[in-house]
Amino acid sequence: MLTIGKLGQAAGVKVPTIRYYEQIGILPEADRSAGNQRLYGRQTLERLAFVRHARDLGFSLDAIRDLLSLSDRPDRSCAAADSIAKAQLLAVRQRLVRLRALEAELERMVDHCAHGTIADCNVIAVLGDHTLCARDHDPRIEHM
Amino acid sequence: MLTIGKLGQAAGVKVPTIRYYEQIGILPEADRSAGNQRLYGRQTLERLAFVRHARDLGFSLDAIRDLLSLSDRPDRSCAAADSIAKAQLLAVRQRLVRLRALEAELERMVDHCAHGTIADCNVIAVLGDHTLCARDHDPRIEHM
DNA sequence: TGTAATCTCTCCAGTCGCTAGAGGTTCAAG
DNA sequence: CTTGAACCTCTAGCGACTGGAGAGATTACA
Repeated sequence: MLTIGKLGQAAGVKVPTIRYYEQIGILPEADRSAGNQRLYGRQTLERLAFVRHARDLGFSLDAIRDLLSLSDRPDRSCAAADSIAKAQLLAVRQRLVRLRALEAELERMVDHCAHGTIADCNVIAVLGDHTLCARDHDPRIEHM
Repeated sequence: MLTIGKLGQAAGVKVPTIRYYEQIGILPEADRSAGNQRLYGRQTLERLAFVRHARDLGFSLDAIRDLLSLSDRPDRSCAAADSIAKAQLLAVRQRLVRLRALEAELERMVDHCAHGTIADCNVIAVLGDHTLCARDHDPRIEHM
């Protein structure tokens, strides 16, 4: 049996995060030792590794919840899992398109900087006037 | 003079967001009408458009605060503005590298799906076992 | 002038996925 | 037996908004 610290180390997840996952129902309530400390078996380690990996691939915890409940039903069709993954791939691709546009615009801003004063600074000028932009990076906000 | 709604429309920013920007000091406290409603002039519209554009390019509000205070001092050197923009470009590039790796991995997951049952679903299998991954998408979490 | 529709006001709570801190308990090593 | 690390619960905070309640202001039209 693993304590929460060992589990965290084994799965590459911080201790408070594990407790958080339990709280929001991503992990089941853990067994407890005589002194009320959480104890985990191999199953939970596998589940946590799954969660970790899915998070690394950018899946939301909501999507992961769905994926987990699917993985508990091995006989069902995998169409649902497939479509969650496809949606994620689509989201990643959309972000890529957008980030590439940002990269181009920022590059242009920085490359045209003459290293003079603010008054003739291209960075400030472009920010102040969208029409100075080369291409139309779309006006949705990028969460960084 | 513009009401908050007109200002929002003109700058492409939602009304509560404008009030939020005032609250955290990105925008100055607005003048008020006799009936206590906010009124804005051209200057604030320009400032808000600047903020909006910088947000579109992924700058944090903290960075924008710095950029705004720089743009208020036209005689100073633009080195600081330049370095904020360069840092942003670097951040965007790092995210691009990471997102491209995610894209590749998700593509592989989805393409190998045989559309059978969960038991032999590649999506679920890969998520459950990182060693099935082709390349080493790095284990930092992507905030989407 | 009346009234109805639309805006605007303040304040508070919620989003996502954690992260950090306070203040206390349990456990393993020496 | 003592020290110190790891654990416990609970609460609040991050960024950048977003949404709702309930009340007041303004505008359009009859």
